[in-house]
Amino acid sequence: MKPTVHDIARSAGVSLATVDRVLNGRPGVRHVTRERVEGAISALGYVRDVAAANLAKSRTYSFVFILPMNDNPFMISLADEVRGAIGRSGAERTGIRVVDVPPFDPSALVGALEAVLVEKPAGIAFVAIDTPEVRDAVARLAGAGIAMVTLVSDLPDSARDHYAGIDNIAAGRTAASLMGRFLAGRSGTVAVLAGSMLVRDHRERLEGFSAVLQDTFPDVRILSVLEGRDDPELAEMLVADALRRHPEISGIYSLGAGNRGLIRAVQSREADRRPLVIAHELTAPTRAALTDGIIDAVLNQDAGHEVRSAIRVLKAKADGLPVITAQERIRIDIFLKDNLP
Amino acid sequence: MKPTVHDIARSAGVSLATVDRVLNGRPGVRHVTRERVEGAISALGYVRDVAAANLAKSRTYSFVFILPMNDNPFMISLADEVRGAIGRSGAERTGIRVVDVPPFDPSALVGALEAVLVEKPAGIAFVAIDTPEVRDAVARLAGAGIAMVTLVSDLPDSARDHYAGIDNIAAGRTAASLMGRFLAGRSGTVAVLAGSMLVRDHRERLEGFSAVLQDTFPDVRILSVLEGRDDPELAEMLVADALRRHPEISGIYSLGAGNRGLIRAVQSREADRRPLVIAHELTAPTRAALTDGIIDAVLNQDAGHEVRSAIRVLKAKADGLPVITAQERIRIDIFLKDNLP
DNA sequence: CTGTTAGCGCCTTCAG
DNA sequence: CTGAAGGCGCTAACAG
Repeated sequence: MKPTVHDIARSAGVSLATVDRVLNGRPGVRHVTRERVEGAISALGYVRDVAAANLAKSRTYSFVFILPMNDNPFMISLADEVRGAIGRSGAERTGIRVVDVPPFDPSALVGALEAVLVEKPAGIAFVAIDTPEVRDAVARLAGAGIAMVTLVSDLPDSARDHYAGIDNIAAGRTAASLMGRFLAGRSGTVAVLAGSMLVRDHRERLEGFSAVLQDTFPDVRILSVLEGRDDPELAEMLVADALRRHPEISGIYSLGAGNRGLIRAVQSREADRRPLVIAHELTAPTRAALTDGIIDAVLNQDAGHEVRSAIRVLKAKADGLPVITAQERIRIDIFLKDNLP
Repeated sequence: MKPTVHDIARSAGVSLATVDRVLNGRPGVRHVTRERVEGAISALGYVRDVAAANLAKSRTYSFVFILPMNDNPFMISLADEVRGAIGRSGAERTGIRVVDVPPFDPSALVGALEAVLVEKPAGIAFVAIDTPEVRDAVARLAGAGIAMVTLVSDLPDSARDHYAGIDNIAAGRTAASLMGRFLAGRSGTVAVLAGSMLVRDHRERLEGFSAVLQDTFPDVRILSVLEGRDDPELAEMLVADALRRHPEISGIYSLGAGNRGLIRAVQSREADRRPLVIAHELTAPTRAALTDGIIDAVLNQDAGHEVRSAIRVLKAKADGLPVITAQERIRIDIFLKDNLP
């Protein structure tokens, strides 16, 4: 039989309340008593029943998700997944609130973080923007004991507890490997379409992509990056223009959003003169394009997994519990038309 | 405030015990009373607190994992993951027992299932073998109300509740796509190394692989399948022999285990005459070979995910609860040397 | 500083 | 057929 608080109380010769105080690190226990209790705890191999504890506390984990009001399909699906989690709140003892912020706006993000700090939730998940102000705000929240998880885009060397997102450098490297191998033979020129070089994940993807092309496929040349601001219209213009001016383009790596525009631009060429295309995020348009052969491969991060993982980790961190790291690693999914889910 | 049993008892004008009887479909409630209670339940939108219920029942889910005593790295890692889950049993209210059976042996599997039936666990996870006897045994267990999940290899059209594994046809198709594209240009002959064509997952992979090669890469020829029985020694011999007799082989698809032998055979050729290699399961040997450029791509199923998923699903099925299907879909991971975890 | 007592939401005897 | 009372493992007042 698993030992309970009663067992350790009896074994240590104290009352339940004292055991509880020790277990939860609350003050008001003499040093010797505390040690006696701790002795009993480890002697009996006691592990607290989190479910029972939460029941007694009638605890519900209050979490806030700060999401950019970005209307691209990926961010929409991310928001959908958060809504799904809100729907499961009853069963999961969570109370989740969503705060929208304008995209790519560090001070708005800082403002949102500060505002959330006031209500002292148990945890916050947010899509980070990599600036010193944001880092400072994060430090303040950490000081207030709020668990924090960055979502999709990380904030390294900050006080956040965990990052729920993919390794973007590896993603870029993977894209380059696929590109290089798919081009096999066709020596080529490759165009890169990004959202903005101000965002960390886009920068990292480009970095990984360039590195592998240089090292492993030196015959492939990269054109200067097109910044489409994740805007389909702009992306379409930029890509169409590039294809016109560089007819030798044999591949395009789209490392941000705005893929609808890219797809239109590629589609408007004759079928046998279309470049190889590798894009990010499996959404309705990229899925269709993959099926139709307009896009050759899609790298994806599973928004559902990211959200569920963020919640699991926030819970664990809020309770000071360990996480199953392998379970929380967000994979770089590679989709060809053959392994679409 | 979420409604509790007290609320619905009061609202229906009955006692807690009666509410409980209705909730759990137990007998001893007059029809009218039952309807009154059910009315209150749906009127208040009551949802039962599973954690509290489990606490009251001091329930622990008893599960049995039936695993083949197969000494290949993948099966070993699967067993490791089950052991990991056993380690978390305390926190997860599970009691998991492992039963070993000889591999590829339908009657041994049936025997194990029958033996397990006696102890009436809440659920069973097992690596299926696709024969009528096994199907019959599964039907009997289902009759006894035991939840069942097939692991890694499925048993379609049977009474099992769920399959925790990848879509093997899609995996084969994906392998073919990668093979065809990586070969781009080099018209080629491809060898296939399987474990045994008696196992469903191997058959399905081959089926998907052949289909895509025929449809999309008609210039690529497939040699007759090498059956390595997942044995490294035999696999090495077969592959070495094939390479000797068919110097034109430009690619090898290894869809089973026994990759250590395959790797040795390939490695013993001069570097510039090595075929393209696509294999299954990321294990120590395949990982090393991927890093060294001996293997070009690895398709993988995440054993940890499969085990955790099986447990979540068994719990849900044992309680008659729904599952988050997206969360339980086991992905076909594609690893290149660039996105190794 | 320490102990007693009464729940959290649900289930399970045991009476009636 | 129905209800009252006690308990699962833990926490939270409130007394001492």
